[in-house]
Amino acid sequence: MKPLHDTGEALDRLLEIVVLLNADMTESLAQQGLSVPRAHLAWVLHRDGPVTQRALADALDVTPRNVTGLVDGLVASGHVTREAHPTDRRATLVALTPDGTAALEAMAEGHQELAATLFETMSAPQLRAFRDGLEHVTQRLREAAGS
Amino acid sequence: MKPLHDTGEALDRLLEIVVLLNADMTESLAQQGLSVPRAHLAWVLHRDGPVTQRALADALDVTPRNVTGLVDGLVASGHVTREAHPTDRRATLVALTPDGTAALEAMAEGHQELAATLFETMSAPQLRAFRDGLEHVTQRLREAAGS
DNA sequence: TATTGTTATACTCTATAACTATA
DNA sequence: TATAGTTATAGAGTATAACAATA
Repeated sequence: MKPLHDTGEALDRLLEIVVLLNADMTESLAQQGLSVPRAHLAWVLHRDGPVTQRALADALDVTPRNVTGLVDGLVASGHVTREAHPTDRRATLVALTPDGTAALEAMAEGHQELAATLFETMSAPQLRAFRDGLEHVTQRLREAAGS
Repeated sequence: MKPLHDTGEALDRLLEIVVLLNADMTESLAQQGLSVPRAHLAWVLHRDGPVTQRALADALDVTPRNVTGLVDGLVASGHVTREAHPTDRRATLVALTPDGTAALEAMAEGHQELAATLFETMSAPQLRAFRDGLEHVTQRLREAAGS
């Protein structure tokens, strides 16, 4: 049985990382003219290719109305376009523009740089242990969310 | 030199934890009738005792206007009160109500339970290694933020 | 009838700027 | 003159509900 103190301290450190990581991401995305929710949407497009707004609403777990707003913003900033669905005239397909794709690639590069910044100076065994810890925590959080 | 793959995977896991932790906190705070920003403000009051809105704006790193809105909400929900400042008639002191204090104590308890849920099943050495990793990452993030 | 996306409305969090009361 | 907090205004992100067009 480990002291409660130790688990509390670990959680506090983890929460501080949440704050710092959020700030880092927000600032880095701003350089691509993206907010976190818009970047999330764009990232789904990058992963899945052009999809309907309905599919985006499901993927992002937000309402269709919310997707309308996010896509409006991304159209205005030139990151995506709305296109006619080839077979379903109710639906619209949202697709990345070349600028949007470029922003996503810059995001991916920044992601890789951040990973290097955070973990490059860890020894291989330390990184392995840390990654195991992360997996452990993820499991517990998933279980807690399910219940 | 470790493979880039490994650092990228560690970052991805960390980001997933950020998302899960955010969802968990948001839901748990909602049970106390609190949002994340309002809980943050209330937590400062719990730590520092009654303070002016100006001090809250500095502590939360938001504008005074924003504090007005957050305090309005917390007054409406019964978590805090506005009181006259004893010497400076421009200023108002924001203080936790008994209900607010109770909510904060429930928060602290939930925090401790979460820490137990996440780390109780880790071996002591594993927890130590993980905590070292968290500290390492925090350092790197702080340096990145400073630059 | 069911589904897609919109308009209408509203709430929270955030910001800047102008203003009031007080120091 | 400077400071504390407000009103005025704006924009992003979120939600529900009602509705139009289409399946």
